[in-house]
Amino acid sequence: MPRAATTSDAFNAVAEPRRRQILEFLATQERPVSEIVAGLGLEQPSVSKHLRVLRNVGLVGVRRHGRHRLYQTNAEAIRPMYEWSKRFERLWAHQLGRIKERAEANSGNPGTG
Amino acid sequence: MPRAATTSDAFNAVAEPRRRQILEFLATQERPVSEIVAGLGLEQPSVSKHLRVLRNVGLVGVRRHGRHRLYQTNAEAIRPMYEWSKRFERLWAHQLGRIKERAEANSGNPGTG
DNA sequence: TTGACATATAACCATATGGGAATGTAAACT
DNA sequence: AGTTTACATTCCCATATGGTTATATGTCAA
Repeated sequence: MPRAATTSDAFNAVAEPRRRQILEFLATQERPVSEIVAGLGLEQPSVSKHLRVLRNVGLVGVRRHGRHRLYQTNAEAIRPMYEWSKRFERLWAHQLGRIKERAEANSGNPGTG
Repeated sequence: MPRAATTSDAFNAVAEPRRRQILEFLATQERPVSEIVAGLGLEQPSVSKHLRVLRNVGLVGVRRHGRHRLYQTNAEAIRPMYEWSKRFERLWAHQLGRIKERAEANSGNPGTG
């Protein structure tokens, strides 16, 4: 069974590097698809598909303007990721170094079983 | 072409719900695989595979203890996600409502092209 | 209407995933 | 050495990607 549909989960949607780029690109300004295509150097259908995914999980909003569709990031939808990762915040100060040292110590011999 | 390998990107590794569960489970305490299996109700091979992915991207560390392998979340590796999502923080206060209203207004007629 | 423009969908394909069953392997115990 | 314990890895498979190309849909201009 593959991973749960990217269409239904913000974490999953954001896992795609291009989608993160798109979200950044649309963060502070709404833009038509053509600008995303030009700005990020992607194919138009590809951008449309990514936008569809982002729209499905509410990460972007759309608005029509003549022949254009203006997309913009919906920052609010990113918040759950922020909250989730924030839960670990207090730990990385404490753990800093410990695990890293281990990783280095083990890097040559993680063994197999 | 499918998504970039989950093995090389923390965002991608975390996209899997079980892996997030595992990270939460191992956040404050190191534990052997068997406890993860019991605690989360997953199959052992499945857990081992998830742990492998998490280890590859540095999201967990391992330590041997007799026959056991003690895993623990490396919170530091979650930090990039935190930082990334944090960049949108100032926006969600401002945008709150705007996009949401649009989404509702458009919900019935996003049109097709 | 016809035509151009902007974007969305569909169709096709190579590939990465995660689950489950079976099996391999290191460490501890006797 | 042989057995058990605790994991890791392999194999097989159904399925979800994402890219690319072709095509459909919707909107504006004449």
